Amino acid sequence: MSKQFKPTESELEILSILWEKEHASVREVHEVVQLTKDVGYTTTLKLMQIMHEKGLVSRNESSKTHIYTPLFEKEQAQEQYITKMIKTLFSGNSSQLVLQALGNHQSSQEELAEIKSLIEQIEKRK
Amino acid sequence: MSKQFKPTESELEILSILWEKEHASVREVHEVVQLTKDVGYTTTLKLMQIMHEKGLVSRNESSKTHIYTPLFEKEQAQEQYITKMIKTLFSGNSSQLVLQALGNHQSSQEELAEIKSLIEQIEKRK
DNA sequence: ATATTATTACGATTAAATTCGTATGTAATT
DNA sequence: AATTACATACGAATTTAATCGTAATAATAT
Repeated sequence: MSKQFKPTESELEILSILWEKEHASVREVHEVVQLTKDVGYTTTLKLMQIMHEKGLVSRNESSKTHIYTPLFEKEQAQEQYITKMIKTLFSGNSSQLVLQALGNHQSSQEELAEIKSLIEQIEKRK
Repeated sequence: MSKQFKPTESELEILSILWEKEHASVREVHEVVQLTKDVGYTTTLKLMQIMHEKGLVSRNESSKTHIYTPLFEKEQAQEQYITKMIKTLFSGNSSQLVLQALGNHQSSQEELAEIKSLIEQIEKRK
């Protein structure tokens, strides 16, 4: 199993921005952060420095403006959080999570078809 | 929209125990907490007292041993966390969450059938 | 009645996370 | 060359969360 990582709330927010952009400077991240939170630039800077110390991100220091890159796959975070959520909020029942996500959140025709096809594949395998 | 609530990690753990049991004393909750964490009884007590102050739970004080009851529906918490997860970890794409949950977590034949039937219902509605 | 046990109340401490100010350096502009 | 703008480093303060010890009180057992 791959190493666990447990970013804090703020760290996860920054990571999600980095996943989106692949890599980014503090300034770029901060601009996105500011859309939802009212914090100073040095706060974002400090957080990203701490994330670097913790090994959550790498950074390229070749130019004055450092460029940060996430060191964990988004997929790993997704899996970790899904697992935890199923456990603590769905009493271990993953299909309940699926039903609720499908019921309350829009998906396109194509996406629905894709999900159906995955289900049929799983059913065949049994 | 119903009021947001943002329990901490430990509070969510306690809430999930209360949802399971409907209502419970500190002792009962603590016994479950102890299965996974090694903390003292008064820690659990204090947490539940704080949750009471915050309005996360109500308590019946008619007997010496107080009985705590969650004041938020499990469903509300589920929905809130799903929404947040889709946003921060799945770039707003709910079907990705569904695919991943289905792919990595077991479901029974019946559950799969139920999911398929929900999808077909949604498709018909379009 | 006394001792033991279980419970709450609550202050205090510790730990973790977040925030920010200031210093310093480098690049760009005037 | 001087000024302005922008970047990092870093210590420190603040805030929030978690933990626990001790005292007080009530119930139960001896």
